Amino acid sequence: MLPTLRQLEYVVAVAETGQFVEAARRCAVSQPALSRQVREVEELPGVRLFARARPRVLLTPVGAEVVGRASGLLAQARELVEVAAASAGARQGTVRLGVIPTIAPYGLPGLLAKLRGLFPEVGFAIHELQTHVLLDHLRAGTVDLGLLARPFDDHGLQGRDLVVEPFVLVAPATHPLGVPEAIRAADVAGASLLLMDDGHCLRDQAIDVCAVAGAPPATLVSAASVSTLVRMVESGLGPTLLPASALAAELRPGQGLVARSFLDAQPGRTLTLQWRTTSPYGAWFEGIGTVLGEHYLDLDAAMPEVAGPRPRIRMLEP
Amino acid sequence: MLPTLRQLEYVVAVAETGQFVEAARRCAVSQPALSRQVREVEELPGVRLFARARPRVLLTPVGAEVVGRASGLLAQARELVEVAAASAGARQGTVRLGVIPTIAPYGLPGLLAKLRGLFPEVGFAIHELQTHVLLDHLRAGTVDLGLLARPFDDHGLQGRDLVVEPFVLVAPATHPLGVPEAIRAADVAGASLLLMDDGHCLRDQAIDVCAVAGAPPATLVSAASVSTLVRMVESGLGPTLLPASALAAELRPGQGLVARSFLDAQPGRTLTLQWRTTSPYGAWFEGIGTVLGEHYLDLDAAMPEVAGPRPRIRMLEP
DNA sequence: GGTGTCGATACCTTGGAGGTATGGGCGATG
DNA sequence: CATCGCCCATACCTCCAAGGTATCGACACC
Repeated sequence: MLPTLRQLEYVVAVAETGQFVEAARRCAVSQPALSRQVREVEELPGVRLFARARPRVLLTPVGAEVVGRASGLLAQARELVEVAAASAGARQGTVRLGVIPTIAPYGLPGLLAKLRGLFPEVGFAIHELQTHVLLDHLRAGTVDLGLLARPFDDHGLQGRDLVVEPFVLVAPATHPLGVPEAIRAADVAGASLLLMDDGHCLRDQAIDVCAVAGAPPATLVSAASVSTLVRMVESGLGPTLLPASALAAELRPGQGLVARSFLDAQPGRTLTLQWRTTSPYGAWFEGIGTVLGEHYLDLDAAMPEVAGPRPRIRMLEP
Repeated sequence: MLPTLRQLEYVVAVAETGQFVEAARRCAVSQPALSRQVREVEELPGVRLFARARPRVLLTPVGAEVVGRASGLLAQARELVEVAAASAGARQGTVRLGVIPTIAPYGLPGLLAKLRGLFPEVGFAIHELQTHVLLDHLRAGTVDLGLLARPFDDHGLQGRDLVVEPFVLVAPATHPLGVPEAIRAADVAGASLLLMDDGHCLRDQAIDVCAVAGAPPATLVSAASVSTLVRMVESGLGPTLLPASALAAELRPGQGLVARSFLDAQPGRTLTLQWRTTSPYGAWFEGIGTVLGEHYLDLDAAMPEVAGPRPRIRMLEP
């Protein structure tokens, strides 16, 4: 179906030397062997490539066309092995992975172990950055790969949406919203939720959930990390929304906290892995996305019990 | 030294399916056979292309790079055989060959026979055109290949200089220059040579020969073809310069003509084969140039006796 | 814990690529 | 004009490497 690269080498050699014997010498094979391979290349499409014009052979028009393409192919093939050999053995570079702070503490630890196992020759550097900073670094090329939550401005980037993780309401047991009763998104409208500091996308997402029902939450205090946020809830300052992947790490028994999932269309956020459209490692990053997606299945399985329907971290198909 | 195209197919199939078994099915080989070939591609440069991550295999960074290049190679290879197969059997197009009038009657007949023998599947259309018209057609693409004499403006063209053919003085036996005596270029300076019509490069070349010695020839009559020119010389109107390749056809015994070569640095003209730099058939045209050069060796051998040193049509190396 | 799937390994088989010997055609040479 | 020599094609043989079958080990899912 396809000619061999070696056969193409023979054809090019004949074209360049104008002789079968000389070409055979150059290719370090016997002349009959070369003749036979050349003939096969001619027979495959049923075309004469060479005009046997003593005392030399000349190219036919198709021959010229084929030889031109063939030498291009050979050059690219040689480049391929060269590029591959260049990155043999040695460290195959370091990938700078940017992660937003509301994902990093929960998504990363297990993931990095998996990645190191799969790609031992690659280094991974982690940068914890807020969404807009992460996007700047991604576009500037100081970060290669970004793990963040939608929505964001994705021009110049491409990637793969991994999972939708639902939000879970976390409230002090003493809080009105803490009473064990079914809740809906509308129930948190106007509630005085504790929020992340300005600049964290989780803050905007929480506000969004409330805004859906009309009223943005009025709040006075804010936290710089999810962990702090939970401590504040623990202190009875008010309820908050947590992404499901944070529950296992942040909820401990005997904290006086109630976690409750939503009954209706569960609010949630989409986590996505992004890279520059121009990145040469797109195909590889796709694979990392797959690993990440599976990693979130593990996180889903490790999720603690909450009141209401069990929140599901839902995989998205590529 | 180089991977097989088939091996690259296997690698690409594994990358696309993410499975060895599925890839083997797609390639219509057994799974162990495919595994082995993939391993060889990995061993050649000493690189891991795939991370065996159950339940699928993932690309490594080098793997992604290699697979990208490999699929490009495969696409080009398929295109190569497709292009070749498309021009199989059927007529492989027609080459429009432009020739200047002072070459055509002498250079062409034998050449066409040779070309038809070498390239039976190609048609040759001949266009007899003066240099400047020929150049216009060449650049416009209405002529593919031009056979002409230097000098000319060759921008946008490339080609191969074939031969230098000397000029020979042809004079009536009764003419002063017809006396059997050694002549030099200086002897024709100021001579009243018969010339071709304006527009024929042979006219300019003859004038050049005279101008070298200082004085352009003063002449009153001119001819539209070399044949007419010789008839005029025969009528005693004066001498002229002929290119050596025309002698065999134009000089017959008993015409009362004397042909005489030059003693010193023989004046002559360089014949060249030209085509557009953008032509995809450059490599083929080179071959046609070779055939043409050899054809001129035949013409040289067929040259009749002339007074003075035997004029030599001299081959130029490519 | 049984079962199924996937990739790796071991061993055998065979087709095709390569080598040697030889033939035919053309050009060069004396 | 006969001979030689060069170049490409053909014929036949050899052998390696690509492919197939059988099997194993690992992991996932019942």
